[in-house]
Amino acid sequence: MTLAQKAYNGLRQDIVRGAFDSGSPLRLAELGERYGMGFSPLREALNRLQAERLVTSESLRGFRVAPLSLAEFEDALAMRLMIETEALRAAIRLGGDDWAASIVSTLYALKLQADRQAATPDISELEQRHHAFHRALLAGCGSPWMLEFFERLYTANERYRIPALLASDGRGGRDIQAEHSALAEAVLARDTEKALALLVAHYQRTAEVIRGKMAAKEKHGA
Amino acid sequence: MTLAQKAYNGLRQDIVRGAFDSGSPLRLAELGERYGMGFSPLREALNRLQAERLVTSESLRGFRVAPLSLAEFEDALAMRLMIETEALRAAIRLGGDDWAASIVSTLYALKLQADRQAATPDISELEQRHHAFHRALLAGCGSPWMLEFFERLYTANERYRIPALLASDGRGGRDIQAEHSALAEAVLARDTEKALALLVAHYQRTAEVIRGKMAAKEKHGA
DNA sequence: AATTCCATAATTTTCGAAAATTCTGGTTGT
DNA sequence: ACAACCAGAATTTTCGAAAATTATGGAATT
Repeated sequence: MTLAQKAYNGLRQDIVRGAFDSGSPLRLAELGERYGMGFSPLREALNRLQAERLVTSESLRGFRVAPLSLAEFEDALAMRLMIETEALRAAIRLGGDDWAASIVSTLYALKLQADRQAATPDISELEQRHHAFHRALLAGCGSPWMLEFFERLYTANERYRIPALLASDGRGGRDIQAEHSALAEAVLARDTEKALALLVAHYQRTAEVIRGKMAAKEKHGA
Repeated sequence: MTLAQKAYNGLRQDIVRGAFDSGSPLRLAELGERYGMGFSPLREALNRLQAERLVTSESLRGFRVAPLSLAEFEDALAMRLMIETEALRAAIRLGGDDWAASIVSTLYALKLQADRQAATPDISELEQRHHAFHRALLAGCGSPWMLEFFERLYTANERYRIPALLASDGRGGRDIQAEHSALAEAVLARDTEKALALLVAHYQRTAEVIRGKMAAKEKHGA
């Protein structure tokens, strides 16, 4: 793996996890120190992240972490529901055995990690498997562009969800694994309407938690 | 403007206009010659274009022009219809006077350029104004993510449309300006259903031309 | 006190060369 | 004939320094 790829992965993860403050400048000297490399690979990574809307840049003034806002969260959520309901509908219609099997396997892997979370709170591994499960649900839709947009919106959402997750002590009375299982079951049974309803409910519930966190933070910050 | 920005603009335009063969390697030495700059700004531009799916890259094997295919064209078209009908519906519902005024002005500017096309066939200026008009139609939708996806899909489509446009001598019995005018009129009258129907028809007609060109080329290439 | 100006510092951007890796064509060995 | 191997060439990737630009803080001016 090249240094530019390491820089991309590291920066991406650190931005999504909230390691940098939203809107803060990303100075090359600091990043070079942090990731142990020169400017070239860092600038390449930053340019990619800029195209993905995770960082902003202004000519000759360098790069900044893209700002977070409640408005953007709501926008990304609405687009997610639009894209993902359409993708899930198509996947249920078109998906073959490989698609169905990968839903089963990613759900199982997610459950394994979720069960061991209490002991070893490895947020990174849990998050990867969560992403993989949701990707698997939609992968059968047959549209590369739809999946591309799913990835973008999933990442955009992660920036709001992960900090809320880390800040919350418990899981707020939710059995998220049960939600995932029910969703997978409906999808595998090709019950389109039920699956869509469960997907929307799943996201709306998470959104409610995040809205609460953001309202609390805005009051605190102001 | 920095060299990296010039490189980005130049590469983007050259790729969209078909100046490079689809799938062909983009060697840094050649690009440095072509655009008159060193490797650094070129690599930054290429990384951005990679994130936008206009170029592909493989570790230590450099960059290539992203391949074209009929399947990708159809996928991008379907997504465009989905995103743009939703965006236009929202814009008609939410758009204010500024939005409406910019539709009028971009349509007028497009018409001026279209009228002088016969004399000075400046495809670049015409294309810019065409893009600006379609952007103006949707700009009132209030969703940055929807507009972001519009831009991506517009560009993806351009790679198929521009070569077809350049290859065709006439405009194939279509009065494209009339289509634009009718579309703008319906939008400004806030006649949602009529506007959506005209938008879809506009794209489907263009798609038909492009499908013809691609079928001809595939037969020729095979 | 407020503003403009300037020198200095900090930072981004770009280059040119070095390092690392892949590609190519010919040679050797079977 | 054919595959494996190797040296040399071509190419990508990275670094370190130079060039260009912006930011900072204090002195001079109104």
